[in-house]
Amino acid sequence: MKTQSKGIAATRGPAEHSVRDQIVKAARECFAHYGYDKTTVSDLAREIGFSKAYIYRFFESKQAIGAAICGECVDGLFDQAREAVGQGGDATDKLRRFARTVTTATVELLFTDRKLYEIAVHASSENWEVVRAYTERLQGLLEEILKEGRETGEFERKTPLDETRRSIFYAFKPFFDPVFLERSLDLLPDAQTEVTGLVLRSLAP
Amino acid sequence: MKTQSKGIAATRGPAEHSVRDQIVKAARECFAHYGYDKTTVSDLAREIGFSKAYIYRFFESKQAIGAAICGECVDGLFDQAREAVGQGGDATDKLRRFARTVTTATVELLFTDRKLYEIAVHASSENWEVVRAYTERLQGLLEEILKEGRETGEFERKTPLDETRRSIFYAFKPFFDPVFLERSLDLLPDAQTEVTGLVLRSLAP
DNA sequence: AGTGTGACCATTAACGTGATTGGTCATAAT
DNA sequence: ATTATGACCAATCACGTTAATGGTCACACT
Repeated sequence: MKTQSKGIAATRGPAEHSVRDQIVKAARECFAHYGYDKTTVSDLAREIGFSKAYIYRFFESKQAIGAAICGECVDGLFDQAREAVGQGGDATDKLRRFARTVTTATVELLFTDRKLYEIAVHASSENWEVVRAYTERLQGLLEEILKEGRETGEFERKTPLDETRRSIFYAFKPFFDPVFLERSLDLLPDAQTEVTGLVLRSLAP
Repeated sequence: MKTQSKGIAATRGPAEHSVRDQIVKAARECFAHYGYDKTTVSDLAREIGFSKAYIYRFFESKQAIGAAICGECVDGLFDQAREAVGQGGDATDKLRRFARTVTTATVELLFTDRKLYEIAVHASSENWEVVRAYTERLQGLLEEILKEGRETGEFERKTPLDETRRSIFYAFKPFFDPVFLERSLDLLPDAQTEVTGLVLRSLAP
């Protein structure tokens, strides 16, 4: 099952339009090949055979196009996380899978699609909406795991759920956030495992 | 009590020498005023009235001078941390003080001496020896707190001490590491407090 | 209405070049 | 031996200039 993160991105003009799809497709290819910065809007226009001005009928800005592509990436990451969690057993297992999958999927993106990863870094360091939405969805998934663990008695119930969710997410930041992750690579996978252990200990009833 | 972090930094020539002190003093002032990058070695030479070549009798490189200054900064941070911990009551209190002090002291450096903070960022992102030593000393302090907590029965004793120390340090990274901290500013101080809470929960016996 | 563009503008990036920079060394005075 | 330097080099930086870029708009065609 694929996530369709309704892009509240800065688009304009008709939402369903073959030209919009062409733009996105061209952007996906060009960004992945040449990188976000080195790809110009004129490049995209040439690629799809329309004028640059026409592209701006569909996207408010180049960043909006970047956000669309970045959205696809984080959708992929989120889907992997959700799937891994779905295959987990108890809440403890799910939490382990959650943490491990988000990190490994992000690292894999870094190594297989460096150029796309750069967009994610861009987006994260400039706080693009698409990243905010991604982290919110991740936290939603985390909260589900926590709720389940609380119901089954695996996790403690005293700490407010919100606080637990946030603090765990903060603790995982060095392994989830693309900007931080690049700097944490040399610590992987041990550091991630050990922090997961710490988090699970903190959840003990 | 001040820390004298024996600089294994890339110095050369006599360790005790008035000229070395003059260089460091000039560097401290110039770096703080104009920044590390904009300060040239010739500037320092002019400042102390000697030739540039002479400076290289005492320091292997400009970076070594930067490391010396950076070392002073992190010594200051460490001293604050140690002092705060010393004033703490039980291990729980000490851990809270430890986390809070390191962060607030680093943030204060960021705001009061932006230019010096830049050196710290430089040093951290390029993994200078001086930063490695700093984090090791911080972890040493943390380990002492953990040991005390384990002895008094405040903290659990099952998890290997090394792992506990490391995982806690990882969790605090976004609030300790100057590179990360800049990106975590908008989360302060709540995130820090909540992560500390998580860490303490993980330490519950 | 919807589709499509060339001409245009302010801002930014790329470029070449000449000056600086970090760093060394042979040498000199003490 | 210690103190001290000017001359020197390769690599990098600052710089003005030029070209390209993101973005808009009036307009044309269907």
